[in-house]
Amino acid sequence: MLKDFAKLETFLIVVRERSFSKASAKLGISQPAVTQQIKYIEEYLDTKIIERKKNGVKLTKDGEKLLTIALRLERAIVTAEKETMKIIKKDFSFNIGASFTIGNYILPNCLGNIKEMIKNDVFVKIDSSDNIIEALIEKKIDLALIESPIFKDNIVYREWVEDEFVLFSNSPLPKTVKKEDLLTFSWICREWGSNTRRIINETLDDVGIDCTTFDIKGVVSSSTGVKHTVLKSPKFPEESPKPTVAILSKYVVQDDLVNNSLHESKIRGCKLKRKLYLAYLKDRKNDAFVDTVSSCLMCNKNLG
DNA sequence: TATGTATCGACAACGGTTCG
DNA sequence: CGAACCGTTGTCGATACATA
Repeated sequence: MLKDFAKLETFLIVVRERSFSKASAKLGISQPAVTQQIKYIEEYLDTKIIERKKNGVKLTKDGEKLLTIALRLERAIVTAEKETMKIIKKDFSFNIGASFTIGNYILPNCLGNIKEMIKNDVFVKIDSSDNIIEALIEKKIDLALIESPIFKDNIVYREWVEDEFVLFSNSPLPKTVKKEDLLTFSWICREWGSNTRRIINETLDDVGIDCTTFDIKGVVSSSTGVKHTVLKSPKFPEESPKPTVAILSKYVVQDDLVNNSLHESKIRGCKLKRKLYLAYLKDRKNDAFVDTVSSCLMCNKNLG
């Protein structure tokens, strides 16, 4: 069983995600498949390794023991993978397709790692999620990083990282604001039809906030454009009677929040979250480069 | 009672092996 | 070589079960 690391990898993801179904989304396989693999391990070891509990899963004593073994194996495999990549002398450039926010704000943090890992150049093509998936099907790119899965056969979608939208302004805001306060701001928005605008609208709608009643000062068709518009707007209270605000991915504004050129506020009782996805063609899941880059991205380090 | 989650069973796709 | 077979691994739909 140890020779077949796939099952132990599933076990590790279940432990990390504390859930069978979340693990299945991370792995890009169905939830019954995860159950089967864990069951296989339990039958093989003739012992229960995971307690299925109400709020997530918990390891048994034997499960803990298996975990330390699996972690040790995982580390060994990662270093072995690095070494085996050196054998492949193929000289080419690996093409990643990414949607705007990912390509501009998240990927730069891990590109170096990926290049180092596969010993080759990496090109990033930035476009809308739809066009990225199109390019993936046409084999113009090797891997896609997108904001929402556009379900197609022969493509594996894996939940990659969780993103959160944050409310921010170029003037200081209270730590938290109430829903009603949103009507007292001047807004800069993405255009209708953008993924960002859609998610924000839907989420706010769910908690009873109608975005169409906002005082919208500007509509800008890119995250970067929205951010810069807010940065350059008149400041509250000196230059404007209302603070100018926008909602964007935390990855877009994190640097500006740290250096205080922008200020964040939380909306009480409202979490604006979304999942970002990694996708590749099913028949390329055994490609050394697709496989290595995916695991490099999935291990989720250096995302800033 | 509605919802989320784990499990079961039937079945399909795929890869490897065997054999003519 | 290719047809037949077999094991593995996955999907889907149904169901059981616990929890809010």
